[in-house]
Amino acid sequence: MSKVTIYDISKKLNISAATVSRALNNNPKISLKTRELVMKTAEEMNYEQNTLALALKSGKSNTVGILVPYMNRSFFSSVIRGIEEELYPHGYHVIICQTRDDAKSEVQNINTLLNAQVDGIFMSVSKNTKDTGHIDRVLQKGIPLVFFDRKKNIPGVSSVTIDDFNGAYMSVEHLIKQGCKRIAHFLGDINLEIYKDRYNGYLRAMTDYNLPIDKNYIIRTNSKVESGTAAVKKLMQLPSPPDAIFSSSDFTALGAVQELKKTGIRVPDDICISGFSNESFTQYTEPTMTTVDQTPIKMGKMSARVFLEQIDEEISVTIEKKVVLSPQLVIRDSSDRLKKK
Amino acid sequence: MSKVTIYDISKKLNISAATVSRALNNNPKISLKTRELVMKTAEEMNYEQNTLALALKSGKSNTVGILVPYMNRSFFSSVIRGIEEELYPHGYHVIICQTRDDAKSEVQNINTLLNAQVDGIFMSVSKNTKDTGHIDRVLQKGIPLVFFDRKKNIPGVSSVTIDDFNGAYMSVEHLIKQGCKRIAHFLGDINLEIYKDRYNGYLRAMTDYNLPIDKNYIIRTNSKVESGTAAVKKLMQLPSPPDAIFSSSDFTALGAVQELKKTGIRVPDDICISGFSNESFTQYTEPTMTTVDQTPIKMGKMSARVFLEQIDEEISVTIEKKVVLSPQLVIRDSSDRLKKK
DNA sequence: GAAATTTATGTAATCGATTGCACTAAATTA
DNA sequence: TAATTTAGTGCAATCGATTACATAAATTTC
Repeated sequence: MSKVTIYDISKKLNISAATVSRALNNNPKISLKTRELVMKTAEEMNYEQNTLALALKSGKSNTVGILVPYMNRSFFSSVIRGIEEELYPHGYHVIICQTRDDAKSEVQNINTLLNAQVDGIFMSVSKNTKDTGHIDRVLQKGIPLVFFDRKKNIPGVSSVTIDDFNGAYMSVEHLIKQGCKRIAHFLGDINLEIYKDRYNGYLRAMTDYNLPIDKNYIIRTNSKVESGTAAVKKLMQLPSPPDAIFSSSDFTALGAVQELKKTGIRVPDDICISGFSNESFTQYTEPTMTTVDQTPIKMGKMSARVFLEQIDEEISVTIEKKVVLSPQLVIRDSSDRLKKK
Repeated sequence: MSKVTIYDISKKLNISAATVSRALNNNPKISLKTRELVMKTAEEMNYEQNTLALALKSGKSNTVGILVPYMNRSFFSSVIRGIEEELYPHGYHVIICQTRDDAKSEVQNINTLLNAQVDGIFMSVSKNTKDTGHIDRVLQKGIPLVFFDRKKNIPGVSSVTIDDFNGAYMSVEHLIKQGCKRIAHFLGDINLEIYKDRYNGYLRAMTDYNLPIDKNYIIRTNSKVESGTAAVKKLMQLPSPPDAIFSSSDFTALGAVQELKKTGIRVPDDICISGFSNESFTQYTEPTMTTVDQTPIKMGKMSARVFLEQIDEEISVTIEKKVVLSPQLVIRDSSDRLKKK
């Protein structure tokens, strides 16, 4: 039950602990005979390296922290999986924290991670994060930080995102090709770049296709289902309601669909709807929902790689990498008029 | 950037590091004057305790591991939240691992956690876990282990579960009260107790209400959507198809509903359906789905408390606590015939 | 006022692994 | 053969905090 240490091995073999340590680490200075003997004995005695001691000595905890708004969103949980998969072979494990989109909780969680002496932090900032004091503290300590999806523009900090502008553009273009002309947009929190970009993609697609942009068609939402319900109610009261909605979130898109069905408006026949994120429920809804896949696993893997490259640079050159992945439009029934016919 | 240690403080104040340590830990042996001085200086110098050193010295990492099949299921993510909330004030942080219901991955993850020297492990075993060698290793090391939801019966190991039998019973009883008589059951993997219990609850309710049990109505499923689709196809080919399905999983229930809708069979008018777990998508489906809530947050909090009690017992008495929580039936449209009329 | 307590602090070992430096013995070179 | 190199190993410090034990100073007791 009590732990076997290198001292136990050294005593048993009548050699020094230093030799044992070196043998276990395949130090070439140690003779093959000794090395093999040590290895064998360690095996026999069920020796396991004490990671805490190693961590203290090396100053590396071999742990990274991941900060997400909600870990039970398929997007975020997939990113996490990507990070884990990429980092696992390098001996890292992962502490996951949820902010529940609350700036205070974000600060608190960053403190927890710093306190746990993580070797790096991956984060997707929460919606209402304005102050960046906690982020500055991370940087001051020289701890590698990688933003994914939701980033802040901070010099020297790398990020992995998708091309939200293009994702939005493709989505709106698709709606236009379905014959839609009065396309509304559910705008997310513009404190976050991703929503600004999606908004801009929407605007560009509209102007590129010479469609008028009606201010009344642009509704602020907060990526909750109810918010989509409320938004669509507003839209439907307009003298000329839209014939499509490009939502910046799957959740609000869902709320819209639910409300429309309740009032007897048919999707996609009367109005086309598309969401964003490819949440897993989008394939279960009635109708199934068109959305934009953000390639989360790839995003996670890329983030991990950026991190690994960063710690490889012995000299802490503040290299700043901005990786932008391409999103994938996933066309489903909620917008697919052509297939239906 | 370089860390401030107690030695830095001791040098600055010309006192020993021991005194600094004691002062910071509010040791009453230290005079008030010194204590306050140390506190103030530590504050000024931005001292932060090195948790790795503390961990090495104390042998406690203040980290616990949580092992779940899928962290993006609302049930599991809520349990995790419950555990975190309860443990956070005690200074613990949490490492979350996913097994993706794979026994091999479970073993690997347990190794990772042991290697990270966690102070305790919370786990919900994966479906196909037969061998318990990895669990035994945890126990041999004297690391507190708490099963939640999906447990193995191992002497000396505590668990927090819900009364699955009763949850099933309530569900089936509810279906019977809707006027259903030919009630089918989607059986989960009977390697897991929870599914056995749900099955038994189903059987008991049927016999209590003098309803015949038709073997053809009991279908093995694997809690995937497609599995539900396949199962309901089988059922509908029977000479006398069922008028209700009690599914041991929300996912299979969803698959059933989707397939039924496709073939024009109305839910709940022609057939009532109920699931299990209160996954968040169940409130979004069409119709909304009746299910059983497993009070996951409470389950997480209870698990955490069991763990805390366990480590409080200085003497490692192998106290074994079996906490069983009461599930809640959530009645929604997929089974609610009476409301509809 | 000497002895016995109490209070406050310091010394040094400890947790387990790593590693620069020193050292011995063997091997190579001149 | 003497001098030099090289291979293999040990010594001891280090990472940062804790704590049993020792000790010095202050206080109380009789």
